[in-house]
Amino acid sequence: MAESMNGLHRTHRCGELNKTNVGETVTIMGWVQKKRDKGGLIFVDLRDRSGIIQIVLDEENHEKDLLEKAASLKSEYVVAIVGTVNLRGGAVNEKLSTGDIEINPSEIRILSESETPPFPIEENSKTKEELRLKYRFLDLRRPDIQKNLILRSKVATLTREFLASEGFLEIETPTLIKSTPEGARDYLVPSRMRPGNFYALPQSPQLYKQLLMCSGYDRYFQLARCYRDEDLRADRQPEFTQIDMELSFVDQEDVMEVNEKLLAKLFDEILGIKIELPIQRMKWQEAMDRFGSDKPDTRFAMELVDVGDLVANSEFVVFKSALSEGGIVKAINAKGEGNRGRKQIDKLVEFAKGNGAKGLAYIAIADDGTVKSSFAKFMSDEERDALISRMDGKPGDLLLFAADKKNVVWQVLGSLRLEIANQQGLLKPNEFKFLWVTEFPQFEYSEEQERFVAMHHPFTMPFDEDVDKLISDPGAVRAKAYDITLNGNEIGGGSVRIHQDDVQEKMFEALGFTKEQANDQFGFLLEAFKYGVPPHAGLAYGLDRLVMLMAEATSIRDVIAFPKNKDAVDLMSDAPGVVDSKQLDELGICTKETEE
RNA sequence: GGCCCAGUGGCUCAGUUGGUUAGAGCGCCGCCCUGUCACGGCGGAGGUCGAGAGUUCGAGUCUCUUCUGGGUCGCCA
Repeated sequence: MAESMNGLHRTHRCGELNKTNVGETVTIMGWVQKKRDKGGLIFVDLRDRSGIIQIVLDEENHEKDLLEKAASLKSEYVVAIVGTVNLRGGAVNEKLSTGDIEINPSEIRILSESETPPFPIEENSKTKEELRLKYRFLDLRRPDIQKNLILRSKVATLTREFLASEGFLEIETPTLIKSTPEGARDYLVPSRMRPGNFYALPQSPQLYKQLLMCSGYDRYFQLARCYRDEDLRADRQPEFTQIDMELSFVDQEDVMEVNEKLLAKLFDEILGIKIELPIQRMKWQEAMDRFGSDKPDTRFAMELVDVGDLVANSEFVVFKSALSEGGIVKAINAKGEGNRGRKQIDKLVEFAKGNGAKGLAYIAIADDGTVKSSFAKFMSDEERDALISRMDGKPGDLLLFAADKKNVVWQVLGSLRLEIANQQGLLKPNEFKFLWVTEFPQFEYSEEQERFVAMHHPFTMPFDEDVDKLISDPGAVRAKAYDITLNGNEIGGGSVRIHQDDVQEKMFEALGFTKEQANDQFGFLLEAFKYGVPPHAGLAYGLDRLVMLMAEATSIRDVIAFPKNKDAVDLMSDAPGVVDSKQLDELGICTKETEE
């Protein structure tokens, strides 16, 4: 029994009305948030994406038919209201932006009825995410998700405006491209025209944007959808959006400068937050040494301190053997945690083990100065006091020591400092600390592949003075790569690219590519490099992650309209799903059952 | 692939050492109510505790398996 909206035109959104509209006749349309039926007096809250406004009817001023119609309204009915805006006769609602006005309706049309929704449509939902994702179309009605998507839209719009004003061209690149096995797993798309052949969905527009530089489009950007077939996290989705850009005739400084201006504009105009420029910079090595992470959260200290020299001669085998095997011993001082009981410390030890530690040594200093240590019997008081002094240990402090290969120590203490800071409430989402991390290593050694692999990608320019070490000492080569981090999250990364074919050839050689392999995968780029390449550099942001942080959301899913769950399944549409055997035949594809 | 957490009416949760008809708030349904806005009052319906197996005289509660969801390590150039 839905009614037509014929003849009606919406004049305002609910939340757009205010005192200046008093006396006007308006037409509003939206969803019934709540009805409060007092008998002879009925209130209806009408909601759209702008907010909520109250409709009021009573027996003195309204026909019986209209009252009955209002009384029949239920949650989530879609209605059109024609009425006049009045100042509230009764109490003003301070919590509502429209709390001092209300609508006196002359007409109510029920445009659509609704079943009772499976969960309440309200802010700060406590509903399990599983259900919210299954009914995403209802979840998206909630004001906090709407606020996030509106914020996201503003970020996209402002980014376009800003980059256009800086001379960037928005150019789209293909999403059916050639698969390249380097890096993340590709999502593959079978070709019907060439059975047995596959496209890949892009992990990023990397090669295409470099080709655009070769072609003279000297400042390019794109809001590019990207795909990676890897396991998910709270801040990782299989498809995500990059703000991708590339610039010609520039070096690292130019890229950083324009991006600092972009970030400053976004945070100022959207959040009203002034970012102090220039943004702080830190070399990768320093970030690892001090924070155990290449994306340090600098909202708090608790830095890693090397104590290897103090324990080199101790009797504690754990420390000694780690050092003798080329490892390191480092510690953090968890201020104010020294009174933790054994169980509470054990929890931290378990946490450390979960991050790859074999164990975690500690010195706990109680408020009264009593010192407890897990390795007291292996160490003289002098050695212990030297450690406390190095760590600036005061009563009430807990010193945590990790000894292992440096990668393990970084991971263990880096994650431990975040865990403790989180427990102490130091990770304030409304405090924004940016940091550039620079001078990444060009390569990292892959245990799995038993070779060096590119830390960034194979087109990243090495430091000029390191080029001759590409083959002889790849582990020592630094790359002109840079990440922009925010509160311990990598929100973007980029690099100066190689534009000389001899350097590029050396790079492939260092990565163990034969000429044939390089040509097979990247031939079109190498070919392009023969015809005049401008020096170029670029950067790409994870838009979802950036918006997540701006929105102070804890999951990337809260800023994506239709996200997938952690197994890359869309709980609403149930994708991915099996397809018709006819479709597979056409593509020349057989699937095989995998046995358990 | 590993580890951790959760799964009890539509929603969010409680359920003591395993012990008779499994509770609450919200929502829903009915009646009443002229200034509510977390409206109020009275009444009502609704679950066999994710699934399976086991231990036991007896399992929401213990054990195992499994499914679903979340977090995380590996992975993510």
